Amino acid sequence: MAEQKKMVDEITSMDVDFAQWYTDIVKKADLIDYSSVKGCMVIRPYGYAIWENIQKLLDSRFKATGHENVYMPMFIPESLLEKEKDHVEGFAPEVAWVTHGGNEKLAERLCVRPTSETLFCEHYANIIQSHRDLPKLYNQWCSVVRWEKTTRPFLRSREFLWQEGHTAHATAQEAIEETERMLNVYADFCREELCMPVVKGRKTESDKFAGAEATYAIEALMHDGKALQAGTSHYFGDGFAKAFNIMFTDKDNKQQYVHQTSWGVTTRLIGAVIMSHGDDNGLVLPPAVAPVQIVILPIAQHKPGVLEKAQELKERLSAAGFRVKADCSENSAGWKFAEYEMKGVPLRLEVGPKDIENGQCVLVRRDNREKTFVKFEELEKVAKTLLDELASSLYNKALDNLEKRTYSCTSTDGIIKALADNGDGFVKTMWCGEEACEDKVKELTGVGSRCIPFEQEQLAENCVCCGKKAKYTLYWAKAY
RNA sequence: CGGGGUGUGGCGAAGUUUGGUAUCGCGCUUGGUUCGGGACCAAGAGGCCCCGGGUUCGAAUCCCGGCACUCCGACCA
Repeated sequence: MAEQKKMVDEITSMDVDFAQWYTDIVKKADLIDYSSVKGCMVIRPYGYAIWENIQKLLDSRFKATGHENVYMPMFIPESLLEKEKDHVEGFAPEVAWVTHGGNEKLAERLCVRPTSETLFCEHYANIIQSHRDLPKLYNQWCSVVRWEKTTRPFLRSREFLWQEGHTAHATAQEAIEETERMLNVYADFCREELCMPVVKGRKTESDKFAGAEATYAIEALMHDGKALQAGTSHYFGDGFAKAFNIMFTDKDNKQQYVHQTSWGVTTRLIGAVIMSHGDDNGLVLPPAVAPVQIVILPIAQHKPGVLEKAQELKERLSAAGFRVKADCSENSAGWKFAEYEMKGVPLRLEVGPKDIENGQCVLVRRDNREKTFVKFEELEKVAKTLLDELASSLYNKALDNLEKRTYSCTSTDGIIKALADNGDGFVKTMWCGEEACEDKVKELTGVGSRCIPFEQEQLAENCVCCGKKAKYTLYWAKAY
């Protein structure tokens, strides 16, 4: 690996202050700007382009699994929100209310959607009559509002962009399969496109979605050893169906309640990418979602033929399907190097007079700064190879971080010691299933339960906390 | 929601203790020389000192109230 010398002194080093490093990156890579409302951010073109790529890739996975996009209203009447008791209790503390239209006070106040279960339920009750109407596999891309107390760009904002899938099925079995299917879609997307390994599992009772029978989640581990929930998928059983009276006539002419699911990912994924792959020089973007995959930098661009060559290479790479940009501005070469490293562009192409003489150019990988001299005729092929190698290298590095920072413990003292010796990370232990132990471990060690992983292991006989017979393997971590 | 820190041209800061003409670096504009790791010279432009009250002959500076950002906790995608 080429020497990783720090060229940009405007970014706080990760090791000095991880939180500040994160904030520096979102600002200096031009991802966001702050607005005058707390917790509401301007997503700038470069940041939004990442989201558009995420949308495109996920949307095609949703379509491939039979889902259709719809759009629901952004306002929910209070009476509608209140129909499902657990649901309203879960969300009430963080909803924003509209009380006036113009100067008139509204007869009933309207909540700005924090999530759209109730709207989908109301609609499903209207349009589902027969088993022939099922399943309903809907998704919507929109923003939602949750009046958070503590906010951070991408990780926790008061308004955020997301997608929410809402499905209705004839049987519990089908709905459970859907819940699992979509969790897997998320996990595959994270692995294959974001180069980010995740732990799949079920949330504990205390941590599950308001109104759900079961909540599943994918948990990723950031570079500082903190966990980030990257996506969730909920199984509702027929609880919402009963609250909203969503019924269909089955083949035997009997009235049945539907079984439902919902699932979502948010712009938080951008935060996850930053904290999984970024380094002290800035962002490092996985090629699949990078707005610019290859940036072409002409060297000594006033010399005859250089700009023309840069333009020619740009056209060739575009034609080959790469997202490519040529920066022919008057900024110095060194400035451009630093700029595009800050922005996480996966590959940099340098082309100067000496290269042109030799019929070649230079490709430099963002993650390790490795240089490859490439004959012009082999450019497309080598660029493809290097992007693929970079992607798998990002994944392997993130996986290595996750594995190195996953500690198996059998006592709360063991947890404290593991974290103190090795730094934050996932802790896996056995657990009796009682909420009291969840709370106590959090109080004693500082880590909270993340999920009951699908891959259960027999690490010990007894609960890490109370010592009673254990039921589950459980992942714990400090979390965002 | 509790505790700390911050708010001064686009960005980063000095000035605030002890009230008295608004400072510096970077960036920006124009012209020229440069360009393989954040180039250089010259000439310019750019400020409700976060907002609202108050004290004062006079407030970036003192007092009261608010807002935002940020960090550390508690709660949550």
